[in-house]
Amino acid sequence: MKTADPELMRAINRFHVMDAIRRFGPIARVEISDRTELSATTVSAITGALLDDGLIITHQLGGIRDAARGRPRVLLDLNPDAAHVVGARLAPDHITIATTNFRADIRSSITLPVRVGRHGVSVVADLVEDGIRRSVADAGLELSQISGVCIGLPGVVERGAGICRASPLFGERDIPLAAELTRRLDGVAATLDSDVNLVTLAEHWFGQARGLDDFLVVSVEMGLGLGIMHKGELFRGANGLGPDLGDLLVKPPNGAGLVRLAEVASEESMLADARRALAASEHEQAFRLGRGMEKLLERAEAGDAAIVALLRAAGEALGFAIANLIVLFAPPKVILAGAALAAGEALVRPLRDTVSALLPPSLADVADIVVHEWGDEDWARGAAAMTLRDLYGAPWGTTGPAPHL
Amino acid sequence: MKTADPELMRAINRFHVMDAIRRFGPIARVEISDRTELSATTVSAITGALLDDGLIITHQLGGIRDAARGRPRVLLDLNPDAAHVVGARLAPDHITIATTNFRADIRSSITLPVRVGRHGVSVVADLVEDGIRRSVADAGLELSQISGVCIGLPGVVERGAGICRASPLFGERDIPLAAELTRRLDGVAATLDSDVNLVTLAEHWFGQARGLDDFLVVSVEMGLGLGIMHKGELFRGANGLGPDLGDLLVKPPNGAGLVRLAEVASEESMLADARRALAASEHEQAFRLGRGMEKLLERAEAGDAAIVALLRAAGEALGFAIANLIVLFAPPKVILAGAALAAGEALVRPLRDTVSALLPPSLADVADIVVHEWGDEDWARGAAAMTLRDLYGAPWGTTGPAPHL
DNA sequence: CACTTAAATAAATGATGCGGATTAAATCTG
DNA sequence: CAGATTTAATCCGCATCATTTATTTAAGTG
Repeated sequence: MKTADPELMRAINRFHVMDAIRRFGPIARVEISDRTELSATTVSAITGALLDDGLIITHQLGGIRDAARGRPRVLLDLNPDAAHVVGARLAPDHITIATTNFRADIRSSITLPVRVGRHGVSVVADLVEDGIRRSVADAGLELSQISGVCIGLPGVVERGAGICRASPLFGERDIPLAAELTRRLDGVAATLDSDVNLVTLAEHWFGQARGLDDFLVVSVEMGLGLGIMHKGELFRGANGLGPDLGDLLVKPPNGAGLVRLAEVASEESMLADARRALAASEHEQAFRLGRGMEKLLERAEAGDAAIVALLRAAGEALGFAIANLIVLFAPPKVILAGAALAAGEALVRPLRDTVSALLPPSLADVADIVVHEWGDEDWARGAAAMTLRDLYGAPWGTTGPAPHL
Repeated sequence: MKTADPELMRAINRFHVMDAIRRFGPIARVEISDRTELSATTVSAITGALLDDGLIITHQLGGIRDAARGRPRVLLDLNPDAAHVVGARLAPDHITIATTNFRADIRSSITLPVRVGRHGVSVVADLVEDGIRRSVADAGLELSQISGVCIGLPGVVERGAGICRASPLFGERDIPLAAELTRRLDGVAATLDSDVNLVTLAEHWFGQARGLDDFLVVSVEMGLGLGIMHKGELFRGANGLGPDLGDLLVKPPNGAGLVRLAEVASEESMLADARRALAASEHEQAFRLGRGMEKLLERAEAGDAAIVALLRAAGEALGFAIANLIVLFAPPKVILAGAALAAGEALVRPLRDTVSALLPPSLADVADIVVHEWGDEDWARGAAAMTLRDLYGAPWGTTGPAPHL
């Protein structure tokens, strides 16, 4: 915890006001005052400063003025053009980059179909750099107008240090990707985060967890990720590292031993198993990363027993892991996200069944398990949101820099 | 997050100063200034107020004045007599109650050999009330001089509400024990917490985790508990509920299915298994809760294969759970506590072996697993510490009341 | 034109922390 | 032994910030 001085006090209240404006759309000062429990004077002062700084704009007369007699409220909203940020997401078979404005509205986005794992780090950095420059240009902006860049990728990421400790995308470890990109982008601040953290923040801001301060996100992609929102803050492990759900150990349904969850329930392992199951058949070519999961679903719906069993095994393993996570965190909501969920009920139903079979009665009803499918842009938007969160100036997180406008 | 006002600012800095004094013993103002990064003036003002309030005392001239030329520092320390609190711990076969001063030094303690589970809640409340009154009297104090009481017990406890949601000690659920005791104790504020949270705080304050801001505590007692310290704060689940490690699901070594960890590795289950293994033998009587674990150890050392296997199974199940916890939290230290650890290496070695066998290489060395045996008094001291922590006035936790001196 | 609500503005208050100057209490030095 | 030096702690003045209370301006309704 930081030591308190007037500056911190101002930062905290400023953040509260910004957060209220972000969350409750166009909103009048009085309502900010009500919601934040700050005095009207303080809100007036802070909003005044924010208006001077150009971070917010007045949005005269929302329209519906029912039962209003006195002076009409003037609504405040984030100034979409106050800043622009770029979010990028590295997935196994593509890279998505989006440029957003200050409200996380996407202004331009671009998806590069690249098999990331096939290339070295420097090639990927090249691609990302070019993609960012392109996306920024597409949005009609200069790179110098970009306030920050956030890159999301699967694996274990130490955000504070900007280092990717380990990722299924790269053979290398401890890659200082943030520094590398900051250098390439003429000093525009680049940060790194685990992709699941991005989607967790995105759920909190735009998704199914709006207003929820405690929930879990389990992403089932090439790797398996876990995002933890606790008391409205993203929970990061001891060193700012996120947990890698793929390293969780589960009992495989066939009985013997223990395996890493990633070996049963990741997209990669499911497709590998599927290839094995259908070796030399006509479908082999289709089970590549990418649209492979849809192919799996097709076969499952067609009644292919091997595929159904495979998906059930994955679902049960995930269910086991999620049941244990519910025991540990008692979250009101668990959100499943990721391309692998495209496999649909064949995966999700065994998952749900396993969770409800395993949970003790006392926890049976605490967690609502929902599936949320995200488009590529949404992940990139999450990355942008992560940068915006810093820009809004949350004073308590370990997040560092203030906005440089 | 609360909105910031000068009062919060003062509370934060005051807490920092108090915490520095608590942690670094007799300490001079300059050193507080160094450690907290508060200005000397601020420290002076705050310590002045604390002196006026009688919360701290000057401890003139520590003794060793090496290489000192200028004005000697006057050392400050917590005023042991500034307040007194009572900590109590409910265990399956005894209740321990301790009265401590403001520095968590135990002034009197008492242990009642009671089979708690045999009695109803109201009987237990009677016993606790009487024990507290007795302990307070033994310490030469009046009940009115007690600033707070904290009761620790195994199970799922909702601290904020003062309700025990579920406990292996009681058949009932949702017991509003805190309110009940506050009533009985003439209004002295009683709080409730999970016993493992108490021992976690105690480790942080007095134990093996001094100075560590991230660690886990796994308590192996009648039930299984998990305490999580994250960034210097106790991590509580979504509703302020602590997790119940016993509900974690593990694969039993014999292979089939999944069982709750509590069914393999709790003291209760181990003793039950032992009884079964040695049914009708001369030792049956000894395997009762209480000193039963020592008896187990004896047999294990004597080479009793059934007992050794049983302890190994428990150790492996715990190891599995702990490996997964390390994956999730990456804590630098995991502390094992609890009476069941008296079983010694026969339990702990398989545990360690399992953890190192299961952890992925990247996490192999992050967590140091240590065993810490606690006396009854230490648990009660942890309960007292929990109350003191409130008294010191941590402004951010959901802890409520300020000290009423 | 009176009334109502929203918002800004102003002044007074009180709390805080900070920096620089000052006092306090020792040791060192000649 | 007296003054210089050093370090600790405090005092004084200053700036910041939020709060309260009033007052004013704005923009509507009836």
